[in-house]
Amino acid sequence: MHDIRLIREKPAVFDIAMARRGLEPQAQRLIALDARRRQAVSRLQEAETERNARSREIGKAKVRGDEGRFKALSAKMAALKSEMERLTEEVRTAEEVLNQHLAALPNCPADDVPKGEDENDNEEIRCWGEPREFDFRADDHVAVGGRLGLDFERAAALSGARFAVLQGLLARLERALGQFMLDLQINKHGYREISVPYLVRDEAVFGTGQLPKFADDLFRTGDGRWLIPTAEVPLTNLVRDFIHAEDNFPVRMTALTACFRSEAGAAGRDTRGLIRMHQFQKVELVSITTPDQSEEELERMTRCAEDVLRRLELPYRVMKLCAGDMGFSARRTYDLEVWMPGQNTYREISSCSTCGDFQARRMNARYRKGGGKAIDFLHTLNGSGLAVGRALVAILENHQQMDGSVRVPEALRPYMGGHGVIQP
RNA sequence: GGAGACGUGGCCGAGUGGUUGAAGGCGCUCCCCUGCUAAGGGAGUAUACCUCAAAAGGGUAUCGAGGGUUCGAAUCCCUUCGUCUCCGCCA
Repeated sequence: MHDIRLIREKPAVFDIAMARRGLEPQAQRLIALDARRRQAVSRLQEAETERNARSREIGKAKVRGDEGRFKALSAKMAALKSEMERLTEEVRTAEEVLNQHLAALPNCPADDVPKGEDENDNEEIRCWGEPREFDFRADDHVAVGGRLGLDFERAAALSGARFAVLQGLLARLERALGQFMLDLQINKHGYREISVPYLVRDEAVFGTGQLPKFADDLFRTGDGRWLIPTAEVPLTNLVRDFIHAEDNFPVRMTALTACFRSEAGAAGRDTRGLIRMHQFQKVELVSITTPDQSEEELERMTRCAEDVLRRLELPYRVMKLCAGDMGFSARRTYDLEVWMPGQNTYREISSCSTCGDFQARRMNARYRKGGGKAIDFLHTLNGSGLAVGRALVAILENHQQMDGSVRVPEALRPYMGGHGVIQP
């Protein structure tokens, strides 16, 4: 959510930011809506002041037992009252319209975010590991996994497209990955483990920015709740509607959860394999910081996500997303892309973003500076550390062997009951 | 699912129609006093919005949320969310 006062003060800056997002200039319209709102509020408050004064007089007359004066004064209130009703309605609609407009606009990109429209304009920041040279024909994960217990047909019979069933050591590998990642973030990187609800209400999803614009991407329950598309939603909303003490921060939280996405806009994309599922596991990282900490925290968080790939011996690169490719709430985003031999390309496996105060405003999550009087909005960051399903894909493809088996990276073996290889 | 109770400031807790943003207590901050500690005295201690070039100042709203009754609502009515108790069911 944007601060209308900032827009009022620096409309040109705001419109430049929106232009980088590929949007038309917005400031003029928003300022006009705000002016209308403020005028209505002022008028209403004047009317309320008058009402309060008159009510007091009426009260005095009543107490004195001055029936005549009481009736005369009461009669005069009728006009004021209907005027107030009109003004109240005007304020309500003015606020609603302004908020609707504000809530639908994406966050402003940070200054250093590259210009660009899509992934082709993203900027490579660094690269780790060498894509492996295979001395046999490398399969993609569907073929490799198919021999090890990955079954899309059974899943389709149960649930439809974009679901998978994992069996045997493959199921265990998924569990091992989740446990390994979670333990790493908790024990080595100082994140606090949190267990969260998978079903959340409107306000939570609005807070992180999926609502109102992206309702189509989410699953909704019969009783009006939403299945979380990422643990970012419950984790971030943990600090909502509260004024926190400054010395709490940074707060670092992590959770291993299932994530549910309708993939409404992805018809026909990534239909093969595990890349794009309606349901997948993910270890999420969320940091809540004061405004001065968030820049550094994003670098730190990205490193925490990268560490998972290094320990899993998976080559990857770090991309700084261009303005057009960033998510709605993000101010700056680093994507981690892991090398996928089966597709001969890098694929996104983590996305680490700082949202600045954008989500905090929507959630009304604030802190008190240094125990003093000043209050400000917090900053929120989120990142995957990592997506378990895609990590599984990367393992199958990168660590496959000529005989159809898959080597289990050293770091994962304690979680695999000592299995070093998954055999067909 | 059935029956009932309750939601007041950081916390506890008064308050059933008229200067109540809200008594009292605790906590916290500052000051005074005390050799230290303990005790004591005094002052202060919500948020948002509007107005103002800004500060000062002024105004409005907020007693879970939304709506209604009323000249006037923390107080009455309705809806909703949440909490608790009992019964039923259940991993």
